[in-house]
Amino acid sequence: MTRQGEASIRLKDVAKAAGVSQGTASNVFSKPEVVRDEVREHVLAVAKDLGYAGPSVTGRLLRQGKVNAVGVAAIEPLRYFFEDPWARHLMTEISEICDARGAGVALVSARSDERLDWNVQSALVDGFILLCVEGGERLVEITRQRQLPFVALAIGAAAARDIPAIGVDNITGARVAAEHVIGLGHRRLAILSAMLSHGNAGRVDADYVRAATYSSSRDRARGYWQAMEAAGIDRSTAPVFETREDEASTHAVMAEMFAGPEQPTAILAMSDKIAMYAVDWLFRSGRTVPDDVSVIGFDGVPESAVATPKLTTMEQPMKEIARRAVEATLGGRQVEGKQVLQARLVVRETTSPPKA
Amino acid sequence: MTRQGEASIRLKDVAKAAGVSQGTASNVFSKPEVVRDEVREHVLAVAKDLGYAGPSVTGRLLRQGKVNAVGVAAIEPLRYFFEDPWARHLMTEISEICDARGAGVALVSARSDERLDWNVQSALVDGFILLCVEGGERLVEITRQRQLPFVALAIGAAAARDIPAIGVDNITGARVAAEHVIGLGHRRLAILSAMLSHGNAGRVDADYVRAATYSSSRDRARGYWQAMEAAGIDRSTAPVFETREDEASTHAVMAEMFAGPEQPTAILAMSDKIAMYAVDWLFRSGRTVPDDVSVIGFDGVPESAVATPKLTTMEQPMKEIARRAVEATLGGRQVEGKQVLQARLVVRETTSPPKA
DNA sequence: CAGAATTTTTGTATCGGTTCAAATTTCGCT
DNA sequence: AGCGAAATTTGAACCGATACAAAAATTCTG
Repeated sequence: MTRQGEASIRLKDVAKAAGVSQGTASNVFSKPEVVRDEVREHVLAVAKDLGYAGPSVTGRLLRQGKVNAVGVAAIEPLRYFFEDPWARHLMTEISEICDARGAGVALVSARSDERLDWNVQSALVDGFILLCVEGGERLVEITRQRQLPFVALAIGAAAARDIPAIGVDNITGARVAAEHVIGLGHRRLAILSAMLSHGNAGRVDADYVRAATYSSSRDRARGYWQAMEAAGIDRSTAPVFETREDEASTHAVMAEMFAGPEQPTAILAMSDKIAMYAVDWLFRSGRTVPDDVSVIGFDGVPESAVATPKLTTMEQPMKEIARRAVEATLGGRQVEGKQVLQARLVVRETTSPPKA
Repeated sequence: MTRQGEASIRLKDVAKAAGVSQGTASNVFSKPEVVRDEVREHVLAVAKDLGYAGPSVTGRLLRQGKVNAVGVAAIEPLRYFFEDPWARHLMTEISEICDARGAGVALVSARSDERLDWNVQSALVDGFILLCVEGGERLVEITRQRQLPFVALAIGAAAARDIPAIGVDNITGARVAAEHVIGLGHRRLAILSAMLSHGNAGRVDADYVRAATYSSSRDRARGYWQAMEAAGIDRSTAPVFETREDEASTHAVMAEMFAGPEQPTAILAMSDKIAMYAVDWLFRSGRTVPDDVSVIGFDGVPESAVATPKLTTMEQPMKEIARRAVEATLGGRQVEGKQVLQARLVVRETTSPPKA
């Protein structure tokens, strides 16, 4: 038959039609082993005949309380999760882990301020993983109100406040990156920066960097400078160029970088994304990488390994970050304070000793 | 204060503490405009003081019934959504639309058969968008049982059965692609195929293609052949090479393709992904694209527009597909039968007249 | 075969809100 | 002050399941 009437069928209806109590009917679906085979089959048959869609998730949920899903929220439109290489890399690892635990992944957008509240408050998840917390105090605040476990990723300033967070050591990572190119013999460096404050692009000075809103960018700059200082290179000889982390602004800034007489032989890029835009620009401008200019990125996104040439970069331990983040949100063990992991230097094809 | 006792605070507790009825307390949160300012503020204050986390989503849900989220399911591990270019493109558009409607996106994995049931049955969504339905009869079956609106994408064989589906016209699309290169003067073509049956890679014959499991691949081959026939080219002169849609098998198959004496001057690739692997292989083998060999892809993924050289391809109307899919699952208007859209030829840099 | 032990089944409380008709209060006017 | 209309508030029903203690049925022991 498999007919359904106007109103949708409830467990209660099935129980009544099968002549058993609602408790038994419930067991047929959620603990089949506890009910007698004969009865189970009968109830199942009746259910099918009635067109019962199975226990409503909501009803079950209400009683049990566990959704078995993590929410991932970013102060970005949802498409960010699929477009940005870093986010994508992270999401790949997060979903891999959730998959293994049989948990779901829900994407929550925190794009507009008005909807942010609602989206976070109404997301059906057991906990949150927050991205891009720089400038996202509001997101953290609202998430905290929800009183579910959460953990912030890609933090920086979060360190000071008591926000559970997992991130990489940007200062050390950047230092190692700079040490690598300096070790190859480079002396004329340039820093290609991710966003420092809002929406600017172009050459900036040290004071501006120190006053940056985005602490991860600031920390990376700091790391680069530390390595230069240790090698006796005057940091003022290494100009800092801020990008908006898109192709247009990066290319514009590259043109600026190579317009003057003092051109760098190595570029320290704060993300693989802009590093790859830079390599692209260099290639189009007739320069070869790494022969004319070396480039080192940061993040270790999958694309960096398949690009042509393959990008030398500082690889973030994404698997580990994802594992801990999911564990913290689903496993109940809330992260205490800030956990800092180290990035790893991966030497590939975009760095070599300078020509001269 | 903001203390919370052992048990978590419920709306009822807040109401009692504030000395109002539960109904009023509920209104304070869900229909603030209906309650007197004075009362509202008082209740809010009490709630804050008690550390109330706001109305539980589950409770609300149970009464209202709408989750306001779409579930996207594929017979693939969850990481597929972030790794495969086509899936990523689709997800980008889907999330864009959901974002605009203020809806959430839940990823549900249908990786293993055992968990598939559970994942689909327990996903908290208002409807499903199904990917990769080829060979996914089971997924469709289980989704149907859930009795929520759903729509299948990237179908093919689905057409015959009464599954609501949205897809592109693979035959026509492929025909247009082949007509393009034939129109440029190419006569020696080769077909680089996506999966036809399970897990094989290498040259295959026409009978094998006709018996393919994956109907979208079969249809594309059919389209290519139609164009050849119309142009008076014997289809048997165009070998078909099946790949596993990964880099390794595509490169292996390319080596096979260019091993003999009769080498093609144009390659008809069934997806941008393998087309780009092919271009990559050609480049590494010392050939230039499109001067030595032309390549045309299929799908129109974002990467195809930024690759070097930019890929000529058949672009699927992803925005429209996503719009309709979301509309069908959230908007209540269930898709009737199969909706077929047309792919659009986008000529870029990988096709040109043959050298000779 | 009585009585104990075990397996099934039942009935009802509970999860945490929203809804809506009815009751109450407040307000505007004469 | 008196009265009807409008604005608020109340209280109980309800959403759809699961949990659990108690009751009933069945099986096992000596």
